[in-house]
Amino acid sequence: MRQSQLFTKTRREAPSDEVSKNAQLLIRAGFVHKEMAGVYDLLPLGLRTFNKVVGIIREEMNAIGGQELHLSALQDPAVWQKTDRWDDKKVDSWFKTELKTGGALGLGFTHEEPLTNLMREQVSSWRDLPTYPYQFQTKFRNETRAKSGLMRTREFVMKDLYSFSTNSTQHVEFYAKAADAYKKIFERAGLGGKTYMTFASGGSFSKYSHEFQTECEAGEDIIYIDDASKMAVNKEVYDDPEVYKTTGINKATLREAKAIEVGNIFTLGTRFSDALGLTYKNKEGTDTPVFMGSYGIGPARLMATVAELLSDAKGLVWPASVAPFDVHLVELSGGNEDVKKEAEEVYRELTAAGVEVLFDDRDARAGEKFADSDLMGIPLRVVVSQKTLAEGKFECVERHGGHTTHKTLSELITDLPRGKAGLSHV
RNA sequence: CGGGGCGUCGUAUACCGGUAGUACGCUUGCUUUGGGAGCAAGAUGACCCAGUCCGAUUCUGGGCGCCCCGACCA
Repeated sequence: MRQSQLFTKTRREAPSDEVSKNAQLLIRAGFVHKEMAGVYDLLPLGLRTFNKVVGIIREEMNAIGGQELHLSALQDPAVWQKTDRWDDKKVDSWFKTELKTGGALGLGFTHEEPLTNLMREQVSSWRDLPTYPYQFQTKFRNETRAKSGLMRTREFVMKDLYSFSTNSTQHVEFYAKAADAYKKIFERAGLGGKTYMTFASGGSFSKYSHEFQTECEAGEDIIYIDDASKMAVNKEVYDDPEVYKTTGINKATLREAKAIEVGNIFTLGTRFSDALGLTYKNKEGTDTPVFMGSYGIGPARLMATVAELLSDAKGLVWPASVAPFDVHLVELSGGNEDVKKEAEEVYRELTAAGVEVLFDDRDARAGEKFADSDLMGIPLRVVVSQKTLAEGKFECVERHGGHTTHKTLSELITDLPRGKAGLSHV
């Protein structure tokens, strides 16, 4: 991609109404646009990073047997009435609308109901279980207060996987696998070192659930971290003695921290299968309710968490795994035709080698190009200038840490991670 | 939903009961070219509706919107 044709330009200052660091940086660098409170658009750069995050999650979900599908956002009230979640007094975050022909419709804030309902057509025997459908799908939540930039929005894409198992034993086995997959996702996205599997309240479904909480000052949650086991306890269950009996965590050694909930996994049990009549015939021929779980991650929140945590005074710092491009090729020709030609050649060669390159071919001064490059946070900057032309090697600067080397084109191509390494660097 | 704050070119800000200035960005030209250049010439703005007033961007009321704190977050 040529930066001269890039959809967005960077800006020096963030809008005054935007206080959170994640939104300030993402807006300044041209990754997102704010549509209204709690509603953000993904612009080309932001969409690239978003898609990288989605790609990581998809790989890990597929690896544990997930099957991707896509359900509608439009929700039939009848199904929700069966689980008693249609009433605004029971669920206050509904966006509701109506059909021209009459009749109410909801915009989904989650998908347990329609999916469980749909599974009745797919599941009839113990042989059909377990099964793990998931999707990346838009959720609508009528939050009374959107806040913290992209952290809490009214419309967002969620990866939601639902597990359908024969019984609690089979469920627990998968639940552990899902937890491992989640750990891998956050490691690959660069948040591994600061993300803790956290014991939390199970809400209305079960006694406990697990959240994946990334330690961060900008977080909304308070957790208590056990550094030895890399586990944590959410404040909401901190005073429950049973938590410590179950987990073996020593309450006395915990340290308090603010954190962002980047993922959660729930045991749902038979609450939805009971209400909606999702059963299977077991080996004895008896109708048995399906045992369920749900597993959520918001890719945009994950992206915002990375922006919040892995940035510095100059701007964003993306891990290679989620960066919008692998290389930021910066041409400092100052109008010199030889340098321009050389930069074009490098752009061609890198692209041909499968490297994703943002090529700053703009007629701008060095200072502006470097400042923009720092702001956007692409992991590796490759500079082509009269200096590098004379040397026969290109200047390569790592965005994280600023380590600088000089390499020939072939050395450069050989050494590039090409977005696949995904090493955690927190 | 309770409390507080705020709405001025694309962005950030200033001033004012007599129709608005600056910086960045944008357009044109010349110079400049390794860390957000210089000069010159331009274009672009008062959230909406009422009221008071000779006159409202400014004051009053209402609406809408945005931010922050709290509550909520299945």
